[in-house]
Amino acid sequence: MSRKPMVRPGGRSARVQQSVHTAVRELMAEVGRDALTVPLVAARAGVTPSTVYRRWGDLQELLSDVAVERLRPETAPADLGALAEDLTAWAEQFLDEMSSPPGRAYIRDALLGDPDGTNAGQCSAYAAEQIGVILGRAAARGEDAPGVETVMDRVVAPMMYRILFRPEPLDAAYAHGLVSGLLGGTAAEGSRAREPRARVGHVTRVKQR
Amino acid sequence: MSRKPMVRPGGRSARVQQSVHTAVRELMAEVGRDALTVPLVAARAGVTPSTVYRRWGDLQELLSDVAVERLRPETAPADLGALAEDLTAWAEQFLDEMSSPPGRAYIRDALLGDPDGTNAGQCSAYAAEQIGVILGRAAARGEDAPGVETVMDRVVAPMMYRILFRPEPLDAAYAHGLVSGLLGGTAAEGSRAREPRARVGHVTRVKQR
DNA sequence: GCCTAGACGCAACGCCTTTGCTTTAAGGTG
DNA sequence: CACCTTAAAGCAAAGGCGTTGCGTCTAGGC
Repeated sequence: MSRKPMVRPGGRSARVQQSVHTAVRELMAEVGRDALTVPLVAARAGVTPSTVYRRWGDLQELLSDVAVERLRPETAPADLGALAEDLTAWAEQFLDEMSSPPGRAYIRDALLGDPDGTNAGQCSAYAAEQIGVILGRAAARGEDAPGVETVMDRVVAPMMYRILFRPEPLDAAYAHGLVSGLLGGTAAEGSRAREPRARVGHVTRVKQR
Repeated sequence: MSRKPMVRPGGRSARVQQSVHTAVRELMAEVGRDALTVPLVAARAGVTPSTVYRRWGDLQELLSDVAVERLRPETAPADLGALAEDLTAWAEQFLDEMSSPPGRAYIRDALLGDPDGTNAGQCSAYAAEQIGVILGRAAARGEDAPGVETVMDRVVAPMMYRILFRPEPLDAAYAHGLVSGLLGGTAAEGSRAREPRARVGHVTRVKQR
């Protein structure tokens, strides 16, 4: 018995995967994401629908794959010479891309068709990797830097949470506030400036049911 | 021309909505979530499938509605006499419920069938409301308390982000660490303990609050 | 160069989804 | 209280998506 014919990444399978992925991207631009169907994608890709169903199982899983591909960062984060500037610039760009309508759609798709959480984990790994580069540079400069997980909790998580759960638009100032809240000792403004403390004596109603 | 017959929340429509919702819950327990179909739910609810399609448009949107209903907190957060204890207890319970397999499924469903983000916003509003109660109590006691948005960023968002994007399980210590990282000056442990600093030798003392 | 087995093409079936029309009843009006 | 308007549900049919069994092909190992 052979030991590793588990998967066949090369040859025909690879061609099919690529042609299906490009078909999805093309059709998303042409007819819109809502009009996508598996038979439509399969026809454009030159394969039969059953092939798509067997490989991906579902339109959502296919879209999730494509979304993760689109969410992969293409370039290393800019090196501006200091941790605060690097992190701020990265966070602002990240927020700008992710909070845009297409960005939100990709995030949703990536989370949607992902039973085992592999694709979502990949997205998180992308962000962690970029942050790791920035923190590594800072450490090489001798700067005092937090850990990757801390940056994920303090910068990435709040942005993603608001993108997913809040309808309100987000601006670069929010990203800036998160970074300075984490790094800056005294310059902790941003979101906090909007609502510094709880109002004493304000009535907080909760429906008791 | 009458001015407010825009929607009819009472009467037959209300009965249909309730019977469909209960049908979803019953069938989810009986046949499992994957085996749910609109015709199946409709038959159990005693309505025709077209009714479900017209009202909800999609099985996912229906499941999203049901999920939001299940994610609504039933009781006010416990009053333990101090902000730190109240917030910690709430965060631990929140994380416990949300990170469980059914909790994750509900969150996914709520996000899934939600084109305009209304249901997701409702989930966020539930958490904000609970936190508002806790902070209101703290303010009434004269305690120094952060704002609701700050707690959302520092406690809720990291937990939800990890639930959605990370496969690893989460324990109560993580929730505790987030709260003490926000409130406690010196007792900032939890997740940070796992990865306190960046790779290169240096001191990472993250500024608290 | 042969052999094994994973992957794709083909085709048919079942059920979900959609849609136009009809019927019911909720809620306002006189 | 009877009437009227109209939103919402019932009904039924057509179209298309999703699924599956079987045959064929090719990638990779021996």
